[in-house]
Amino acid sequence: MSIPLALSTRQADSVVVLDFETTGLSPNLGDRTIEIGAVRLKNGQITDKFQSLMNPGIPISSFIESFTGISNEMLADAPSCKEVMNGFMNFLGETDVVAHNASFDRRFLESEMSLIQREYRGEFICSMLTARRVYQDAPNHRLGTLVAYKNISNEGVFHRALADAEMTALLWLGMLAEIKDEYGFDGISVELVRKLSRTPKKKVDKFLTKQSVKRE
DNA sequence: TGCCAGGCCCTCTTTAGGGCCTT
Repeated sequence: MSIPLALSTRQADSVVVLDFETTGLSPNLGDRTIEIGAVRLKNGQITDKFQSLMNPGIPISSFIESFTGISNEMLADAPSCKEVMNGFMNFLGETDVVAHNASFDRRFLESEMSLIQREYRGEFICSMLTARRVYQDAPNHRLGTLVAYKNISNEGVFHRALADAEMTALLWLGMLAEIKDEYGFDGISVELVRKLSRTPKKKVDKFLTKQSVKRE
């Protein structure tokens, strides 16, 4: 008999929630990271944070300056991507990562890792794919919309890495709590959420009900 | 020369196209 997904060891409420600000959308086109923000969750509590600007060695566009509020002047005095990313990898270890539209942050993490000859061995989990299933009635699934939709506390700062990571962490914990309450899980594993985030929307209820029963 | 992300997901689908998300 297989181990129920909900009970496997890596728990979804003990992860690092990550957000990057970058020079653009694609590391394959030369874009780099300019800020990292991360929140460590342990058993559903925020226990640590990591934040730093980083100098990508290339100027950022006026669009990105306006979009993030991060200026070329601010980055001129920032430590290098290499220095910051080495520090972050020491912070992260092999802990699983949650990010909003995780494929984006994963691409940038992998790109920056390759530049410093380091490797990340954990899993990426996407809060956006999860929200599309848990909050199917939301107007859309942008981070800012979901924060307003669920009345998540915030300081009105968006598109800065730590602020976005903190809001994503609260959104994440809120989704886990709603799943637990509605389906009677004691805990929710990373594996269960990863399967949920690939489940067709119309089958979400059936999937969670089945996993909940399996747990008994 | 001109263009250039990429993965997911829905539908007027699967021999495809386009919107959503991230900066």
